[in-house]
Amino acid sequence: MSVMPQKVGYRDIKQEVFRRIRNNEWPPGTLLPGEVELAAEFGCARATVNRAMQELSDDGIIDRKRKGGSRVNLTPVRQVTFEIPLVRSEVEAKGAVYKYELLYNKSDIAPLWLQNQLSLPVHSHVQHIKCIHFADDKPYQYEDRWINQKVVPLASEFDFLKVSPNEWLISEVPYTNAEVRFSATSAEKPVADALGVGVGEPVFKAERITWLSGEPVTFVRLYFARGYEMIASY
Amino acid sequence: MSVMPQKVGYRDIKQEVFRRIRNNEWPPGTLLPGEVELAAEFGCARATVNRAMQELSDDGIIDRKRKGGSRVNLTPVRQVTFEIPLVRSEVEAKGAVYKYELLYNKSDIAPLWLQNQLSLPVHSHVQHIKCIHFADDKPYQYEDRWINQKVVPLASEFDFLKVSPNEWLISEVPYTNAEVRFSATSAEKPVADALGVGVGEPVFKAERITWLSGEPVTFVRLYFARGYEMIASY
DNA sequence: ACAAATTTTATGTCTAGACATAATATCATT
DNA sequence: AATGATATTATGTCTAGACATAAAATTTGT
Repeated sequence: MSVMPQKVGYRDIKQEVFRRIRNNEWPPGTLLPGEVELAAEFGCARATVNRAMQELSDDGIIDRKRKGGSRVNLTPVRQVTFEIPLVRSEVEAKGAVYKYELLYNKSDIAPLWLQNQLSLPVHSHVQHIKCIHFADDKPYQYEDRWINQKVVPLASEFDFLKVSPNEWLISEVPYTNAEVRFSATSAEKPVADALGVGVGEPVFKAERITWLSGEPVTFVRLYFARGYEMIASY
Repeated sequence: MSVMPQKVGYRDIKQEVFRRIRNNEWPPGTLLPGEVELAAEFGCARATVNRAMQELSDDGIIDRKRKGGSRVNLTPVRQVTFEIPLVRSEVEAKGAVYKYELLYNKSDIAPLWLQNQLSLPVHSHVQHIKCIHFADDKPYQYEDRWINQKVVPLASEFDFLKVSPNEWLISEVPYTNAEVRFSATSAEKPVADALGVGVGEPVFKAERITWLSGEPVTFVRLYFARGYEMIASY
């Protein structure tokens, strides 16, 4: 038997159970002892064990079923989480000075491809904005965005000279849902010019569609400068 | 006052609090009522409110501090989570037939750059493996991997002709930590040949370093075929 | 042997109350 | 005014016990 700390918290239990799993004392597929049993072993209440196991389940380490008990996941679900910061914060976090420049700002009727992307009705009004974000006066990100005026009518009036649509939208329509697609693409002329790279050079691209309770809010294409890396740990 | 369900669960509270935040009843920065107060309003125990608020905090919606109370996050921390599937699963999920081919497999001394990447001692032995993953006989992903033989000595003996290092490592060394870096790069000759694209074409690249309780396990560079997109929702 | 009804069981969730802890606010001292 | 000690407070965590619920295991009916 192992020596237990004076007071066993859910973190201790979580850690110890995880340790046994990692050390193959409880290999993948193993049916773990029930909560009551573990509570007895660790000398604590079942609720404490419950919290530990719940978190292990959230982390994708174990799989729990009512009555079925908890078992070690056969294929641990590894997942990365990326934070999606404001461009400004991202730039400033690197210790660089952030600057923003508006390139284009016009109200328009949604082109066909955008209609499809956002499931918009025909003749929908959208605000089309192009701008560029700098880090220490070097181009950092080129942004090509469409905003659905039906959901955000103020977009047509707002002056995007000082504040980027990125930041304005977050203050205007927070707590949205979104889908992001990351890919590598070769720089077309406008993108290449804006980012100061050669036409055809590889560029890291992100496309994002944003909804507010089912209604499409905005579609944006982001092109990152040469050497950009998206980093995450898990 | 609103009509409450007969039994108020933590989900109800979480949902209701979130609703008020989204509807700007509690705009960003607002100091929320304390747990005791909310418990009184919802007619439940403080622990129930606690669980709801804890989850809102985990979700990055609110910010909690002891004694300071809970307040609505000024800039909601949006985060995407990507699942990291096995290449095989990824390919098969697209309804394609998976195939794997080993290109190179040699034991070697870690080159300097790898020493640095993995913080390895000099003259470390590593297994260097190159292989390619197909979807419906079309190149899908080119893999260039180094495995630390100190942590995974069996790597030098294992026959990677049938089973990819990807799958073998997961069964051999599960529950690792990792850092991933995604970027766009232009295809060098070997990559271009393997993926069947032109030299210099943009390629989506992922680099991953994996540790097992502090010890570096493997470094891998993954190059994806033209048109690859990494998709996530949040 | 098969299907339907019943029991059993492990997890899911809630409660009321308690003590812990970090951070702020307040008060006393130099 | 700056410093240090002390009280206050909101969240963090735990407990013991309870009832809920999904799903497996068993019994019953045909």
